[in-house]
Amino acid sequence: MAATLKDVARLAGVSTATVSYVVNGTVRVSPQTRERVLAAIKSLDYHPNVIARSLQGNRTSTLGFILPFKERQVSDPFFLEFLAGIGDEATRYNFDLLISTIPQGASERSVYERVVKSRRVDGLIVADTRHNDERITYLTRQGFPFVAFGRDGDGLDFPYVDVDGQEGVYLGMQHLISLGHRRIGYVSLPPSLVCASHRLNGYKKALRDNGLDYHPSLVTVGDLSQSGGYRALEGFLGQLQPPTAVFAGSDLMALGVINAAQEHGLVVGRDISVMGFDDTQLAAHSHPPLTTVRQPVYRIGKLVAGMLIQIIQGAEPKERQVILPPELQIRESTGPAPGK
Amino acid sequence: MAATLKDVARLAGVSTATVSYVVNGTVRVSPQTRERVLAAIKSLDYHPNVIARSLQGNRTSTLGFILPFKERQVSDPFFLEFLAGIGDEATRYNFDLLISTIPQGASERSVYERVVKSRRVDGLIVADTRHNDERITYLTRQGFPFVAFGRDGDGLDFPYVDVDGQEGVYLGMQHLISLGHRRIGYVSLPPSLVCASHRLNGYKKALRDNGLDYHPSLVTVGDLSQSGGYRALEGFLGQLQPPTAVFAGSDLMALGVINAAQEHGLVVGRDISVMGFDDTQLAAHSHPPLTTVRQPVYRIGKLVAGMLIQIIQGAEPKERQVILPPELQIRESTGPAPGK
DNA sequence: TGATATAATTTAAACGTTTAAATAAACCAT
DNA sequence: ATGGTTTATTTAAACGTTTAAATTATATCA
Repeated sequence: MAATLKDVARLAGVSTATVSYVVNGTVRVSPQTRERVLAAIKSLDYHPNVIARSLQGNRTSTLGFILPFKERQVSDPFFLEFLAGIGDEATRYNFDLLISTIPQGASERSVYERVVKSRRVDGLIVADTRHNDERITYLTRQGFPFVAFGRDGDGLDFPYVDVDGQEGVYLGMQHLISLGHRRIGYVSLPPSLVCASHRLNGYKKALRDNGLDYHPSLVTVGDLSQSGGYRALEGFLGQLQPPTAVFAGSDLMALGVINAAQEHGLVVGRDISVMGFDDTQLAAHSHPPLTTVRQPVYRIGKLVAGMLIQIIQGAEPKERQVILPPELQIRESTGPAPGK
Repeated sequence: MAATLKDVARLAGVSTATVSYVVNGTVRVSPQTRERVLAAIKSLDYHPNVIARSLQGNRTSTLGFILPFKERQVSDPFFLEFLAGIGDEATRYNFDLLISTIPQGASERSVYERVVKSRRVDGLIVADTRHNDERITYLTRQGFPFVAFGRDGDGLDFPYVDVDGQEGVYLGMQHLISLGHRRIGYVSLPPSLVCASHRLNGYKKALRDNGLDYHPSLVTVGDLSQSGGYRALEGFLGQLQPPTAVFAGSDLMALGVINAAQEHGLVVGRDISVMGFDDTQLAAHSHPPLTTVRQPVYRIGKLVAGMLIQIIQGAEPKERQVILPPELQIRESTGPAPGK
C-alpha cells in the first residue's frame, strides 16, 4: 500500500541505493538527482519503514521502560513526569519508547527476558533500584544497555542518575530544626528501595549533627501511597509526645499526612509542619502548598534517556553516574514549632 | 551475537523453514525433528527476532498511544491506570505498547504522521476525544486502525469505548438532590473535550427533571487540575448565595474543591458536599473519601486495547462502539444539605 | 590524446524471518 | 511391483532497508 524505497527509485529513475543515500545523506549525490529523488519522495508521500531499517541495522531506535508497579503505586504522578522526560528526550533523537507492564501472574524477570531477547529495544531504563536488584544483575549479565534511575546499594557498577536523597532529607531536616522543631517524625519508604536507606540516613545524620536523639518510635514505614501517610500520622498522634513536624519520604505520603492532620483539626504549617519529597505537581497545588525536596523528575527522565541513547550509540557518556543535588522547596506546610 | 533461526537450523540439522514451523506451530512437524529443534532452541537460548518477523509479516504487534498532554495534566493519575489496562491487555496478546509524547514545539499532527507513516505500530489508541478532532479525521482518512476512549461529537463513525458521562452526572445529581441540595455548583471540563458537553448535559437534565433552575453563575470551567477546582470553589464562595454542594467534572478538581473548602473552615460532607468524576485511586484515599462517579479506566484500557487488536487482526469486533454505564461511588464527601 | 584520478551511480548481498511451492519419503491399495 | 496419496521436509523468494564493492561517467592533467 504505502510507498517503498523501490517505488521512489522507479519514479525518480534511479537505484534504491541512491534514494537511500538521499534520504540519509550518508553519501554524496549530485544536485540534479537529489532534486528528482526528493520530488518523487514528496509526490509519493514516502516515509521510511522503520522496521526494515531496524532489521538491517540491528538497531530499533527504541528505548524500553518496564513499569515497576510493584513498588510505585499506579496513582503516583511521579511516573508520567518521568515518562514525559524520557519521551521528549527520546523523540529529540528520533527514538521511540516502548512501555511494558508486568501482567498479573507474570514474573518481572520473564518480562525482562522477553523484551531483551526479542530485540525490540536497544536499551532499557530501570527505575526505583532495589537492594539486590535482580533486574540489574540480569541486564549486566546479558550485556544489555541500560541506565537506572536510582543508584546501586550493593557495590555494583552501572550507569545511573540519582538524586542525593540523604542530602535532601538532611536539608529538609535542617529547615525543620531551624524552625524550632525537636520531635520530628519520619515516614520512610519501603526498605527494599535503595533510596529509602539514603533518605533515612539523612534523617539520622541531621539528628546527630544537631545533638538530637533518634527515637525509633518516630520512624515508621509507609507504602508510598497517600493512605500510607495517613496511617503514619494516626500512629504518631496516638503517642504520648507526638512530633511537631513530620517528614514523609514522598509527596503522596505527605499529602496523606496533611489530610490526617486536618481531620484531627490541626492547621498544617502552624500546629504541625509537614514535609514531602519529590516535588510532584501535587505538591505545589496542595493546600496548604507542600514544603518538599525537589527531585527534578522530568529532567532526570531526559538525562537517563540521553545517557542511554549515548551508550546505545557506542559513545560512553561523559558522566556515567550522575548524582543531582536536591533542592529545598519551602512552601506553606511548614512553620515555626508551636510554642516557639 | 544472539542465536538466529539459521543457527538453530544448523544445530538441529534441518532447514530454517522447519524451525519456523516448530516455533510457530503452523505446520505439522514429526515428533522426532520437533524434539531436536526444541533441544537446539533451548541449548542456544533462541528467541525470535520480532523485528524480522514484523518486516516479513508487515505487522509489528505493537499498539501506539500518543499522550494528549495538551488536555490532561501530567499529574493526572488517570493515564497510568489507563496505560496499565492497555498494557495488560496488550501483553495478553503478545502486543507491545509504543508511547510517544508531543515534544515541545512539535505539532500533535506531525507526531501522528510520523508514527503512522513509519509503520511502527499496527494501530493507535486515541484518548480524550475533542470536538472537530483532527487526530480522528487524519486517522480515518489514512485508513489507519484506531480505537478511541471517548465518543464522537460531530457525527463521525469510528470505534470507541466511552462512559455515559451524562448519565453519570445525572446519577450524581440525583444523589445530591435526594440529600436535599438545591443550589449545586458545577465545575466543568474544558469545552473542547467531547465528554465535557455530555457531563454538563447531565447536570442540566437533572436540574430540569427536578424542577430546579439553571443558574449560569453556578457553572464554571476548570482546567482539569487540582488548582482549577480550588479556584472554582473560591469563586462560588464569593457569591451571595453559595452552593451547598459542588460537582466537579473530575476527581482531581474535586480534590481542589475539598482543599479550598477545608481552608475556609468548612467540613466537607457536612457544611458542603463535594462530588467528583473518574474514581481514580486518589478518590478513595482522599480525606474525606470522595463520593464520585466511577469510570472503570483500567477496564476501559483493556477494552480499547482488545478492540484495537481485533481490528488489527481483521476481525471486526462484536461491539464497535461501547458505552459503559457509570457507577455511583458514594463515600463521605457528600451528606445532607445543611439545615435539612 | 590517452591515462588517471575523482565523482556519481548501481549492483547485489545482507539483516532474520515467513510461507507458497517444490520435492522427497513413506504408506497403501490394487 | 505400480501408481497414487499422504506426510514431512526443503527450496527459495519475499518483506524494505543499508552499504561495501563494483561500475560507469566525468573531470584533470601531462
